[in-house]
Amino acid sequence: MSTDLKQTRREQSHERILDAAARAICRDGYAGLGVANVMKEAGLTHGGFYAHFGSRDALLAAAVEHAGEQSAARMRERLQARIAEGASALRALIEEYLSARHVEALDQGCPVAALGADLARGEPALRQVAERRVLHLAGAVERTLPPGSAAGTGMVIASTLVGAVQIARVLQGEPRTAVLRSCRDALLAQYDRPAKAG
Amino acid sequence: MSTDLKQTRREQSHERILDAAARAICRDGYAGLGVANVMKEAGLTHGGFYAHFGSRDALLAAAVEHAGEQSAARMRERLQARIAEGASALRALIEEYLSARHVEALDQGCPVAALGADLARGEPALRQVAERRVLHLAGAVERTLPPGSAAGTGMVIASTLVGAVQIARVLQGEPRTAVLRSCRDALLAQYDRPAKAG
DNA sequence: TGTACATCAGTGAACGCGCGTTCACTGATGTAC
DNA sequence: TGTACATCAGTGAACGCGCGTTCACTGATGTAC
Repeated sequence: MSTDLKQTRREQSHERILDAAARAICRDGYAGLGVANVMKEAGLTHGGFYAHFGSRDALLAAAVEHAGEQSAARMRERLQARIAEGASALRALIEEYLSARHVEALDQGCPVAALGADLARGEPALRQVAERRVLHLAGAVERTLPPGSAAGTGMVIASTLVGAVQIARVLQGEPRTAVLRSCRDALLAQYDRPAKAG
Repeated sequence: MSTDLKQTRREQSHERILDAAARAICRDGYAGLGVANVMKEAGLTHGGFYAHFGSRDALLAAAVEHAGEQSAARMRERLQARIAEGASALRALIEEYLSARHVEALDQGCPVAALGADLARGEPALRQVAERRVLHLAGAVERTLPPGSAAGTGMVIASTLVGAVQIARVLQGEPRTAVLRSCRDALLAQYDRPAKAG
């Protein structure tokens, strides 16, 4: 039952295309995603693309979705590792999202941070997917908060995380690490108090 | 002396092109800026473009710079108005940056929020301009902080502002205003304490 | 003030490249007997 | 197990459009006398 392990050749190709597109879109943005390049990265030739997706726009939407799911899955794994080492869920999330690894591995990171302002552009179908990813991110943050946190706190932290990663990516060297450190410290001090009195 | 008020026809055209490009780049992102469109918006035909800029890339860099300066100037004016009404500089900045007006007027807003992740992409010359705009934004925030604020606080607040505006632009209706409200309240509560004890 | 000429700014047609999309064809996979 | 055939997935050449860029030309601005 569950998900079929035995994929047809077609299904394998489809997944390779999606994987390549998700990486490309996070690395280069909407504009940097080319059908021919993605197909090449998936080990195929461009002609076969339209047997898998109706158009480049359809691929864009699917790629954002896929990138979001993959990034979320990777993040979950890493959080579990940190939590197993004793960190709170919130601390684990903040430290991992603002890690040098996340900032550097553009193509494997969170698509909300990687696409940023572009998420508010494009076809309605694309914007709808983008909206889902933003809500998903905020929801994931929300779930790490202690009960009784103010409504909207998930969004506030998500905003800081997304903005910080983008700004860090613009900067380099010490300024980059400084931004990440400052944001991490500020968020932890503010939201990760180990049982707030008051 | 000062800046010449009497501009040649050429200088007037140059400025119209820059204005149009700054609006276009904030509205549509790097990818959405087309030479022909910008020239048309400036009331010219596309052929004349290369008498003003060496290439589309050169225009991109100049447009980011110009958008940043214009946005900063507009922001300064509005802050002064709010401050005259009794708000602290920091409160004025936070409320203005997270205002519905700023979120809606994409093409007249802060290019750091409007371009987001794209600021970390492109030619070195373009990235250099982008870096300057990010540092400028953080510096502007920093200057509104009370003396003695922790180092890096300007960057933390800037990150939250940028991320919040981007996320708000992805959302619509109530969720959009909710994000803005939550971020505004959180930042004010944390950083605008009217003379912090302790 | 007026005329002749040089320079400057902008026009619009044309070029070339990249890229999304289409399509006739090929080679591989799987099914029938 | 082996052969014949149908279907499926992918190939690669070709098309067309958009867009950055070039360039010969035109009309406007400004200067000399």
